[in-house]
Amino acid sequence: MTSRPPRPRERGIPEATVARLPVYLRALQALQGRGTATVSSEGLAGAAGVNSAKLRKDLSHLGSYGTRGVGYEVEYLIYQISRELGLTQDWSVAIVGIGNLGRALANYGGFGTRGFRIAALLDADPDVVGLTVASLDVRHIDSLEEVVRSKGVSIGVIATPAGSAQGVASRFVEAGVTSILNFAPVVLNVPDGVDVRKVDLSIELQILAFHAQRRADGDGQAERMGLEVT
Amino acid sequence: MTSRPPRPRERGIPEATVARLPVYLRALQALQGRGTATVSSEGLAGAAGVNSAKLRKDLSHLGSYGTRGVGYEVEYLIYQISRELGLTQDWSVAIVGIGNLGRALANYGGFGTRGFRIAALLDADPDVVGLTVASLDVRHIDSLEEVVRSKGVSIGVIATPAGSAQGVASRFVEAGVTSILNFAPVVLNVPDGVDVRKVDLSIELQILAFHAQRRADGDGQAERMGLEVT
DNA sequence: CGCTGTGAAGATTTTCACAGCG
DNA sequence: CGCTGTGAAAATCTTCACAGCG
Repeated sequence: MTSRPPRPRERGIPEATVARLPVYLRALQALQGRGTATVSSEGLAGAAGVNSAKLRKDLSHLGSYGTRGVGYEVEYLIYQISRELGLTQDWSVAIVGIGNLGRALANYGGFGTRGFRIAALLDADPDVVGLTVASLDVRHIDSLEEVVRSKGVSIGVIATPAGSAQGVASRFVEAGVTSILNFAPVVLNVPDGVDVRKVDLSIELQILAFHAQRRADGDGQAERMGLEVT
Repeated sequence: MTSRPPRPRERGIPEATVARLPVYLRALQALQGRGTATVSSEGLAGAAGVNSAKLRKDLSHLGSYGTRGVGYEVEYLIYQISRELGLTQDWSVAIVGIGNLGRALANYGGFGTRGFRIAALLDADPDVVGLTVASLDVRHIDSLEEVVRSKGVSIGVIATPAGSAQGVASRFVEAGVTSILNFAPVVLNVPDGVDVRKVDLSIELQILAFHAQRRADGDGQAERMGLEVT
């Protein structure tokens, strides 16, 4: 290896940037679908709902993939972001808890256009086990370990009631799964090295309520001072 | 200003703190359910999955509700956080898009124990309109404006396919709704003063994939340098 | 000349560490 | 003495503003 290898980056993309890359990716895919070949930071930022300085700074962490005076080549940037996010390989996902939410997740076809494959659906309810959902047989939760092993599951999705979530999480971890997406309204306890992300409806509603209340409080009274109603 | 009025706070709770208050609230409710009357910052922080310094700093923005040498009175703190979040009043919620996800949301009983009331379910599909979901009749999307007015809807939840989301959002805004929770994978365009929060499955998966890839990359190779596998 | 990439400034968030109240 | 509340330091994130490449 004499010449400069593609050296994509010197490891260390800020977390805030990582959280936005999927948004950029989706915006780029929309642009591509509309036949756009090239886009400026301004244009892409608009489509992604951020300002252009932030977009440029974010992309600068991946490398220098734009052309001055022109902008970014849509297809190339899609590839670079996908690669950075790890979407050029396939991740095997298991969903536990096949209620309405689990079904919604299972049927949610385009997981950001490729990168994820739903490998198994699991549930504890005998009435649900055996059903076919999204072309997959729902298996009993008891086979979790076996399924993780045989399907090479690397991401576990928990869509169970709150009471069962910690147990399922522990079994995932025990079975070697180190990425967990939790929809149950509980704080999961997992060892270091396991990555848990949480999606929680009622938290989001409560945050909305907070801002709504603040808007209502200050309405008309507070705009004379520079009160922000973000 | 001679006497000190109860003066709960001088407006201006950091956004990061607001986002954590619902988590504390839930942890407190769990503690209360278990009969705990008092908890230290350490104890509550553990239950909420944050460190105690952060917890104390967060609570300090609400006021001085702890007792030195003792901790926090669970019930009192629940009340204070609820009030701050605006959960002492009821917020009327309308859900648009009654697919699996919409149903899951509609049936999601305890919205953080009170504070939110699902006032209406709306859908565009004639086969879905008229169904009863979670004891509510699904109404046609055409009645959105009428429903917002008559039910006093202040929070709109969008659980439609991506293609319909912007249209629904615009109608919500037009009808006077200023808080929107969006589950559709698109960036919504709304005027200033409207608060949109987004919940997006595939973004969460992609963030997990990023970290999983990083862990895989560096496995065993990178731990000699201080590589973080957070 | 237009637009990217980026130092530097500014803002926000987290963590530290301890004074001081109960 | 234990634990809260908080200034101050450190870390992270955002925005500015412009040098300089294509």
